[in-house]
Amino acid sequence: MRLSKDLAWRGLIKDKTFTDNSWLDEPKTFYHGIDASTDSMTIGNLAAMILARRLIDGGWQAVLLAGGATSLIGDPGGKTEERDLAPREEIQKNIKAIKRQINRLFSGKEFIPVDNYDWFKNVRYLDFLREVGKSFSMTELMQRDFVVERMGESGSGISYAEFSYSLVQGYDYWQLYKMHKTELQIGGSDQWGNMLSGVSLIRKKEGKEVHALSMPLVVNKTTGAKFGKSETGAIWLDPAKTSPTQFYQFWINIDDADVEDYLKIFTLLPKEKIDQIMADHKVDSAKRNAQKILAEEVTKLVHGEAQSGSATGVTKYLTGQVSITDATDEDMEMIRKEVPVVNIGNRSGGWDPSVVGALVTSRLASSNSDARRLLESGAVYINGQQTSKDKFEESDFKNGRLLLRRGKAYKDSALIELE
RNA sequence: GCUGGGGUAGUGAAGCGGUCAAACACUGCAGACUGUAAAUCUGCCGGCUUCGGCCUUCGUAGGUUCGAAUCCUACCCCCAGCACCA
Repeated sequence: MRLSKDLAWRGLIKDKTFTDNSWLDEPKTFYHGIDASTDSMTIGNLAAMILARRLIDGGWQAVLLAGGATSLIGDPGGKTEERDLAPREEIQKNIKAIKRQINRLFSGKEFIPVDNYDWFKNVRYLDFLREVGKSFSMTELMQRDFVVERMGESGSGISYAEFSYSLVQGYDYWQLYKMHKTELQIGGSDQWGNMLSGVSLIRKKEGKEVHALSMPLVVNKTTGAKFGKSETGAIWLDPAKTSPTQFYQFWINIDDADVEDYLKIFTLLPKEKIDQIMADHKVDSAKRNAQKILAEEVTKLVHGEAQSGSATGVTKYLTGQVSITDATDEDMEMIRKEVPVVNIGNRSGGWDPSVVGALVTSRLASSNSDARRLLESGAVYINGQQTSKDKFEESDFKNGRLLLRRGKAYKDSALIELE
């Protein structure tokens, strides 16, 4: 299928400045900017990254921008409050980490990494105002949604710095156009206004028509919540923050209403394959086959073949399909890497039988109180068996180990061991 | 700079001297039912607890009071309007 048709079918095209989608079928250079205010991307960033990957696969040249300069200001898009400014050193660190993640996500693919701090650090304020500021109409800026929302009686206010964000991003596009001949910028629909800033700036400065493409924000169909938005439940791409197994489990838990959309957005599977998966899924959705394929594909994409394999492998133990008693040393190695491991003492005696303690140290519970509440509500499982007892017994351990779980979903499991 | 309004738990938002760890809504977590789904219903949602209670929170720092999220003082921050405006 042609790239333009494929993207449209996947629902990845929301707004665009070109009239005919077939413009996409002739490969050029595009750019996508990533925020660097944290040290890892989350699945919220993933949709756009995979779109970038699709363009690359379609022959496009990619320029990926880690926003060293823009993160110093803070993107007001989608935020209702002024952001706290992160210190510069921290942002430098974040950029390094994010670059590593991009590399992993695009392993084997060519792309040009850039950091807008590289050009902004030398930009002088007066020059910027003359070169860029002159090209922006205040009237137009004032009408931007994020500005309107923040001003007025019910608004929380907006600083000049955040207000200028749009110009900064526009300037990025212009620089990249000059340096790398980028003719397309992609991003989430919340970036639409900022992307247009660049398009019109380049039109004014260079007399060239470049383009922007926004993809719809991924939302949960039933709750309407923005995908990957919650702070506590953030799913990170960094395996140190969210292990591949937890990552895999997240995708396994996707509801039926969303699974088709996510297959389209987050996997590289072709249309025929996805149609087939969904047809099968409708016959017997209780098997959760679509979810399984989704989980496997996305985990593979983000963490690689090997990690995905161990995530599915570990899942077998977590679900009890294979008892941990029978786990080989090799598998135990794998399990230890993928789920939190808590050592509570040694077998011969002197071990701590507190279930509450184990829940807390494994971080399945956020505090002792939380752990007690979970126990009371029957949310705790030992080796797959629901329990309310607050002390482990000798017999709970098989070969000195047991699986502790919070809730029904297997992603919140931990391995409890005795020496 | 002036005038007015405001800063309360993850978010929105009540409370305006004691009955406030703080209504309510949303988010979140868990249970039941299911399919590791959705919907629905139920419980929880600052920390610690020998489950009797104890401790720390209502922008910050002081003060008044037997007692303060609630009153006073100073400071910081936000919003609106006015003034100023190269």
